[in-house]
Amino acid sequence: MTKVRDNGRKDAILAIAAGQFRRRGFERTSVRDIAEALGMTSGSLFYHFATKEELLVAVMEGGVRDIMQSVRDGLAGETRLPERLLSMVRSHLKALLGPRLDAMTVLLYEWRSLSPAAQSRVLALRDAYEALWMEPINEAVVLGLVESDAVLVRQTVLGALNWTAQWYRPEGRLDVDALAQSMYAMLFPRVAAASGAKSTSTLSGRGN
Amino acid sequence: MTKVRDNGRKDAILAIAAGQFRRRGFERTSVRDIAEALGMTSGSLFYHFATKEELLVAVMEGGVRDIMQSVRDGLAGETRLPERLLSMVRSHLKALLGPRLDAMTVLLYEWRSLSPAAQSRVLALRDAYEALWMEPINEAVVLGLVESDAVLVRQTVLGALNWTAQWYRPEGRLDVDALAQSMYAMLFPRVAAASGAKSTSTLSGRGN
DNA sequence: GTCTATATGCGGATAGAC
DNA sequence: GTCTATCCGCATATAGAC
Repeated sequence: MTKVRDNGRKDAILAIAAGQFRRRGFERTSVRDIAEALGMTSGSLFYHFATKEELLVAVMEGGVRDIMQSVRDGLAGETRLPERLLSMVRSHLKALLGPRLDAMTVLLYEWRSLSPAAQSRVLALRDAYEALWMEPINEAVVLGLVESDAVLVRQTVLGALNWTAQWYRPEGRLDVDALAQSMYAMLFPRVAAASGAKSTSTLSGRGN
Repeated sequence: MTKVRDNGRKDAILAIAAGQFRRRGFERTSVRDIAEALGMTSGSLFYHFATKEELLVAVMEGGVRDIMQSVRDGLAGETRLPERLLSMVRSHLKALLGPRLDAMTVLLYEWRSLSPAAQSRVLALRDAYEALWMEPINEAVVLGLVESDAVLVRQTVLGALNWTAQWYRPEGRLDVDALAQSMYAMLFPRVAAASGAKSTSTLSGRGN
């Protein structure tokens, strides 16, 4: 069964476009390139999307929608803080490095190609996603398990996670689950330790 | 002390180009834009640089040279591991977010605009810089103060640091020194704890 | 070293037939 | 929905005068 909203042609166009935008960048990709990869001519593309920018925006909006969905789904049923944070790290990495890699990478690295108007719309969506992280991080702050500056924690965590798109190779030794586990342990060491599991270390120094 | 190599005109071109490449991206910036900002015409630019790509490569090579210099200078005289790691974090952030912001951001985010040949040359330089981090991180691994996978630690740390270019605003509440201190404490908590020094949260009244 | 003028090609986008 | 044909502007890069 296909998804409810199966726009067929449009989705196929978006998938191809996302791949090309990621690999070659937005402005180095011509609409002729995309059309050719789809077996059509550039004139036909403009029947589906009025402008090239509209195509980029659609790719990005799909990316945000997917990662929010992924993180929310993973969170369902998790109530304890350590599991929730681990789940978010895992869902984020799976969305970023899995089948959605193209759209997610475009979202993260091509937003400067947008006109100012489109930029604020897309950045607003990104902000909404990032806001999902504030609740558990704030909880960790209250519990004294991370630095007191919750926003800085979020930027640091998301920076480390998002950067994986620049170096992670699926053929490598680490699969995404193992990567998620390791990065979680690095980025939230005191939360992981508090969960009772033996984390990387002894509870060093003062418990804080 | 002014630099020995003051090519004057060429340096001025590179500075302008770096700024435009950062703000508007490589392909959205035309050589006419750059020339106009310098008070010349596009024909004149090609007297100094044979191609637009040559300009990009020169900006990037300058960026790597500067950050390597900055990190090496900061390291001079530091012998203990905590001070060395803190120094590297600070130097990296200062190079990235300070007066070299333009070239550094271009280096990090515009390398896909390079031809394959130029790409491998520039990425080789980046690798050389990243290799600087392996020695202290390996030492921390041996001491059991970070995760055992030194490469993953490096990618995580550099990812978090490099991402600051996407969100840090100098007008904000945090200056670069304070940011460095906080990120160091987050990314190397057990090294920081082992140093016996103050942890970030409690001592805030100071610097500013 | 900088200018003017220009070659040359590719880009996004449109019109209208089928 | 897709095609062909085309408009038109802008981009890199060059030639040659000053």
